[in-house]
Amino acid sequence: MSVRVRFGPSPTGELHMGSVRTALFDWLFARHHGGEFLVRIEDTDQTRSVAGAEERILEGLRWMGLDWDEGPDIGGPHGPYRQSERLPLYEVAAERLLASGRAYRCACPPERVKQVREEAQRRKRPPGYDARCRDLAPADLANEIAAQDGRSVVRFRSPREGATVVPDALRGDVVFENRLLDDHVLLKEDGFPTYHLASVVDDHAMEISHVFRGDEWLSSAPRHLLLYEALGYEPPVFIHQPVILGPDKGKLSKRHGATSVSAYAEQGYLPEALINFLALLGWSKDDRTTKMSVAEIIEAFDIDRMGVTPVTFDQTRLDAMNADFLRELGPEEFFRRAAPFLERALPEDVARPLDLTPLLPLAPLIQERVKRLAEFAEYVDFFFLPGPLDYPNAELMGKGFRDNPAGALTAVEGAIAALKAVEPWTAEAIEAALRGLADRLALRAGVVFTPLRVAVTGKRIAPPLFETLAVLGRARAVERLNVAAERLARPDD
RNA sequence: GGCGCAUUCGUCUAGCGGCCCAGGACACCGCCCUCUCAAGGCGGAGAUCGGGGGUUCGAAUCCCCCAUGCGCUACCA
Repeated sequence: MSVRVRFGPSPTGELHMGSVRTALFDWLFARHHGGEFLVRIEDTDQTRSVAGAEERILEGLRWMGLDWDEGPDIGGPHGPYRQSERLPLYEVAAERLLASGRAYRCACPPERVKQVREEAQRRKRPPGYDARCRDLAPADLANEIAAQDGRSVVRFRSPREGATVVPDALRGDVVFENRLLDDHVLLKEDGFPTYHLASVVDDHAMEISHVFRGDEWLSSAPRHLLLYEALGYEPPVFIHQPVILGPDKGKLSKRHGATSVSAYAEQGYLPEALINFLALLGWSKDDRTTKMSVAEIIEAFDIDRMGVTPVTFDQTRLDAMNADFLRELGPEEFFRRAAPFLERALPEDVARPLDLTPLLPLAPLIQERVKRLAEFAEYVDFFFLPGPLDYPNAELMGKGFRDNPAGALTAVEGAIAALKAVEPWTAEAIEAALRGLADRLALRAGVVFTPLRVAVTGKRIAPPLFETLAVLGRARAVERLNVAAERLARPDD
């Protein structure tokens, strides 16, 4: 059997972490087996569809590198790939079920259904539709529908006895008592199908072999199996994935920070890191591998190594992985990816476009220090900022010269003199000169370097000092040190 | 309330009857290195496998019960 899997997002907003994890597993499975991965937009709820959401979701998938073989934008042999454009298919299926007696029309207005449900709940009875229209005589039903101005829905005639077995690839057979199933809606009043009807009809029509979905669907899986049976279709293999939880074990939500793929992209996470991280949320290669390339994951991926336990989204682990992948990039590649973040982070008055080439020697040093590309700007902004740097004077003294501006001044002035004589202007020569200065002052290198670092970069935490100075250039370095000297010489603050 | 799923270090997991007084990774702690911050090296702490019964010569692994968490119980997906 050829492998065909589908990702079926509803266009209601951003591409969420939980959804993209499902899409990733779909994609990995398809790629591993040389099958097809398709995207189908499940826009059957007119009230929830959001303009532009489809494009944002596709954009998220593209950014992740999850390419699809068939979809709403590129078409394919089983199109269209938007459920709202496939309405006739669902109608035909509903008519067939109506004709075979496996479904019936229902004239009960939503308000009545709601009342019935609430009443049942109050009496601690199983909630759900009471099947009032299920066995109405045709003439009576026609009257009821007429009384509702012709409005009606189509409901599935659920069996009242027996049990339905849902074969889940992860948990084995899960058995559901049929009498607990109510007669759910197949076709809504507006003519749109519910998820249940639409997904069964489409998965069959699109020849889907495996369905990966969140395990919130497990409870309704018997409805789907029953529909396949009623329609005479062969059901696909179902894989109900465990949910992704927030750190507090609750549903992952905005409360826990970013939840959309785009938000992670904007912070400077690498798609390959996110893929590695997400793949390990509910799947493992073996007992020790945690770092894998996308190709390696595809190679190793399969259902038999998927887990069933709900997983917690651990941001710290993602950060560690992202830092890992960031370090592996070549310096030019790192710069290329980081550049857009710099453009965004630097103030307006910095001239664009930015020229990063002078910073290249610093690349490896910064690479090993950032977890996200967005942090890049904090390390190199000193190079671009025009005019005097903005920092509190106390920073210039650091711990070594605490409350001792005179001491810090000695270091800064000594550095100015030493740097003016450095030749050639290289990190090595600068290091020799500054270490010599520390020796002459009989102070630890760290004590002497802190004022210099702050003077030159404006902050206490920065890339290594000598390389920083080398990149900045002698003139700008001395200029900034002079500014610092003036500040330290001033008696006030 | 009913039904369903789940339950191994803080987190992700390995484990599918003896190799486990439970292994790895992230996080954490300490030391080393060190111009700040990182990175790196070395070391450490951390789960009596949710609890209780069984089955077995032997159980984290099989069975039962309980507890807890989550999901479903929509003309939402």
